[in-house]
Amino acid sequence: MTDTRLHLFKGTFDVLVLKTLSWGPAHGYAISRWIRQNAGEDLKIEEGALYPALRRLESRGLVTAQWQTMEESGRAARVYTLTADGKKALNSELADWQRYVRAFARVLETRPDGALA
Amino acid sequence: MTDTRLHLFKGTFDVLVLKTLSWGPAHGYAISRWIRQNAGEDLKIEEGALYPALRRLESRGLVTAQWQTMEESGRAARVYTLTADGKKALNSELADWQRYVRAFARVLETRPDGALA
DNA sequence: CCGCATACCTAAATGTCTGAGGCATAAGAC
DNA sequence: GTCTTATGCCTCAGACATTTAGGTATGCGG
Repeated sequence: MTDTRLHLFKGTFDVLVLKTLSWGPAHGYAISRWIRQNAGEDLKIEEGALYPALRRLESRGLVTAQWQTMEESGRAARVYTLTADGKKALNSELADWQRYVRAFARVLETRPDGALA
Repeated sequence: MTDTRLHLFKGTFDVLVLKTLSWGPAHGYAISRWIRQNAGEDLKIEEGALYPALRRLESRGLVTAQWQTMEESGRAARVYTLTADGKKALNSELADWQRYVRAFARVLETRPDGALA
């Protein structure tokens, strides 16, 4: 079984993390598990991308983090929560993503009338 | 009037160029003009990204380039043509892009049943 | 002869991701 | 009792596309 999962296009990952956190606070491992479950065979989610991304979002003030002891597992985990700014950023980045996809589709689908050169 | 055009997500540009060349040979300036016309207000296409991209595609054997004198303008221009490999690459990168967008949509739309963490 | 569109190009800085590693704890199998 | 698996965190070098900010030169209209 070869791994055919796609690499992330750079710059697209943060919105996925923000969206995940919009369902409620979560720690890193849970976030990656959730994205993995839904993106499944198609996206390659590396932890080497996740943790820096969380730091990035934290330093931008879009999420806050605090260490907690998980009730079920009794393990320590760093739980991230979306801030008000984070929600705004999520909305705007979501809109940007859709705009991007639509613009892309337009270029991919529009046929030129005559020659290009 | 502020420029609200979106930066390119890294790795997504080549397929746009390949697609443009699938309509027929073109030189760099014509390619950027074509993409700009269709992406319009939404994508920011910089020449600093275009020419390196063309070099990249050329070195991957996906396009070939030759200097020509344009009939209309009488100006010299480097005209790029899609190769057979380029067509294959276009198809596969197109499929990848669509797969990526769908996977993304899945993550963005799927609601979790319970708590994440 | 000035400005604008055409047409090409370069290079440093930027920033995200890949790939590969590491540490530690809990639960369950054997 | 110890081995494996899943959980949970992390770091860092290297790769690499893009941004930003320049540059050259020609043809044409006024």
